[in-house]
Amino acid sequence: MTPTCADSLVVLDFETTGLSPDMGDRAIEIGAVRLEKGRVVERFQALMNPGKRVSSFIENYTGITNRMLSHAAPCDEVMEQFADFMGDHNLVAHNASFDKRFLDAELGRIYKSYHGDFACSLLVARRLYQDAPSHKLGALITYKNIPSGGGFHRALFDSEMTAKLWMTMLDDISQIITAQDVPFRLIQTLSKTPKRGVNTLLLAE
DNA sequence: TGCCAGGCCCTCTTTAGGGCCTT
Repeated sequence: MTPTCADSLVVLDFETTGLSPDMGDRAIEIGAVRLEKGRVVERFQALMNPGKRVSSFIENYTGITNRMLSHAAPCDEVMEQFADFMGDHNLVAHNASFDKRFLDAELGRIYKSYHGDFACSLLVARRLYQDAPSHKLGALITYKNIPSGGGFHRALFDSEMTAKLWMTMLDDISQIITAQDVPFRLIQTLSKTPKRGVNTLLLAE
């Protein structure tokens, strides 16, 4: 049986025009999957027109071109739809501080917010897989021998891969704490625990 | 044309600096 975490959560990923919404960067694609009892039960993917041209670097990095975005719905419209998809579920992202900044910024533009908790797969992975050569999403997928097919830097693909990594980490944690269910609050505590205290925390569960 | 940020975490640290990670 697949280990579970707090019944249902949403794993999301943004592609953006750059690194900082405070510097005027906008989201150009949102991808997300909803996990329920360890299975993907719903998917969301949409390009969104940021109202500005994206750089050639971003076109090359993501494969999302200005031509593609010219046919896309505006950010506000897409984020309205995504807010309905997301609801009040707990959220997961790889390097969540990045996605949280864009989520807050784009939701703020349509006067919305969310009420779930955010967890970061990068912070959890740094503690669980301290010997991994890198904690980039693609490197962790390779490190854990998770089949991918290789299509990184598109939002839905990256959110699917993050979800697979998340389930793998839950599996590994459940082996350590010998429990079928891994509480979301345990994951959040784990992601804030100093690395050398991780074993103590898990063995105490 | 080229650049921009911010949170986390380690160490040659804590009155700081720099690498990792995200696009």
